[in-house]
Amino acid sequence: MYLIYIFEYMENKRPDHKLLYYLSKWTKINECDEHTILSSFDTLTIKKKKDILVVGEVCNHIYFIIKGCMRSYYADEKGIEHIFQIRMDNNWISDLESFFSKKPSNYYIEALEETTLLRISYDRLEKLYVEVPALERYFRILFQKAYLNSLKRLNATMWEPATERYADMLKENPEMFQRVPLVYIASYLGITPESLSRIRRQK
Amino acid sequence: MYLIYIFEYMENKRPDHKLLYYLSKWTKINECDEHTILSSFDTLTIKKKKDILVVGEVCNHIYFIIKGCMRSYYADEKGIEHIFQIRMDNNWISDLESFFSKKPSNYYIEALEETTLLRISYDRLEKLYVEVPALERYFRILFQKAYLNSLKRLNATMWEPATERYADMLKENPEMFQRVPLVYIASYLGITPESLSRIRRQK
DNA sequence: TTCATTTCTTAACATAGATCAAGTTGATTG
DNA sequence: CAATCAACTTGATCTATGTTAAGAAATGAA
Repeated sequence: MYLIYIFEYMENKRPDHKLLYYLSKWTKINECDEHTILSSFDTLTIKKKKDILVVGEVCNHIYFIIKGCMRSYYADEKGIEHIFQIRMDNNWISDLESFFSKKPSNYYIEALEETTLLRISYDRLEKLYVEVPALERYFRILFQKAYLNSLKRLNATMWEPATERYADMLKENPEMFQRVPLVYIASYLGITPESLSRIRRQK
Repeated sequence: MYLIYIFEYMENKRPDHKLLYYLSKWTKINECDEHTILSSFDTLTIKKKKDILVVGEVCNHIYFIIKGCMRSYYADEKGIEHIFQIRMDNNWISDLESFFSKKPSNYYIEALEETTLLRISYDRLEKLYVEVPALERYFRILFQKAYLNSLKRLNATMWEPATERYADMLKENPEMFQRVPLVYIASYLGITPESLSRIRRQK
């Protein structure tokens, strides 16, 4: 059964099925639920440099990136942009704070490449949790993992020098360096582009 | 119904009921489930400076602090301790990475005061998720919030000076300064005790 | 009540990384 | 094809925080 997803995923024939494939990794979902889930999502494609969320808007959706690259960021008082996340194929992106609180967001979410996404609204997701409890399990595990990742990144930012954080990222996320400008990667690492440039020279 | 919890919570007559009170804030649980949940937890009390987890052990439980104060930390190559979390009354503590992966932990979890805890094992929790789906919802929301908090702390660590992080913490967590030595608070803020001391003098 | 230990502070010096300012390279557009 | 703009690099200087070392204050134990 799941083999079909993998196959279609490889063939890229039904891009929306990638989501089911990823769900199936952590939770069991029957065929009936699959249809319920898929029908709750919309597909959209967004051009490079266009936003799916701007400051002041409530973030009403969470997005699953089928193919492409997105960043979320905010601008401080001086207008300097600070990047929160960079996400590529088969990852989720949203402003969860705004999404769950329904308050206006402090963030922008922008495409760094032409990107195809699945999206689901807050209300539709709440309904889905009730209709398909396995989905609540999936998101429990998703947030659990996201939390642990965030703690790891926090620890590295506090206690490891930027050179190491850079080296780790290069090792764990080499593709990002092919697809994302270094300015953004620097911000994601918590340093200035100048510092990143110097770190790269030394290697 | 929930009023009873609040009452008992205030009266401190049945400390284990605090957990139900906190569960009830985010999810609906019927009376039958309440018994199932409570009977899945053990109560334990641990003396100041004693560990409930040491490096190399698998963290088999997650703990809910009824009353007291715990810290989780690791020691780097130089033997310097870095604090991951400080948690007080009515919060959870564990090494989730070890807990979910069942691999040996890199952390210590130690009592900073005499502390009373509820604990549940991995296997028991997995069973509970099936028996009481509302609990899966509770933990989904718990991890969601923990993730957002962690992101906030990450952002502050990257882009705010230590003085601000200190001021924020003093405002949001004044009680911690009464109960936790400054060495630990410094580490939690990502700075040395010397720096914290300097920051405090300037105010 | 005294001694030992832990916690906290202070000062002098060192350093990673920021800031400012200027350039180079490469990509995009009219 | 030139012109503009975005991405990246480099150097000089500055600053927040770390490091080392010492001592004071507070706490706990004998």
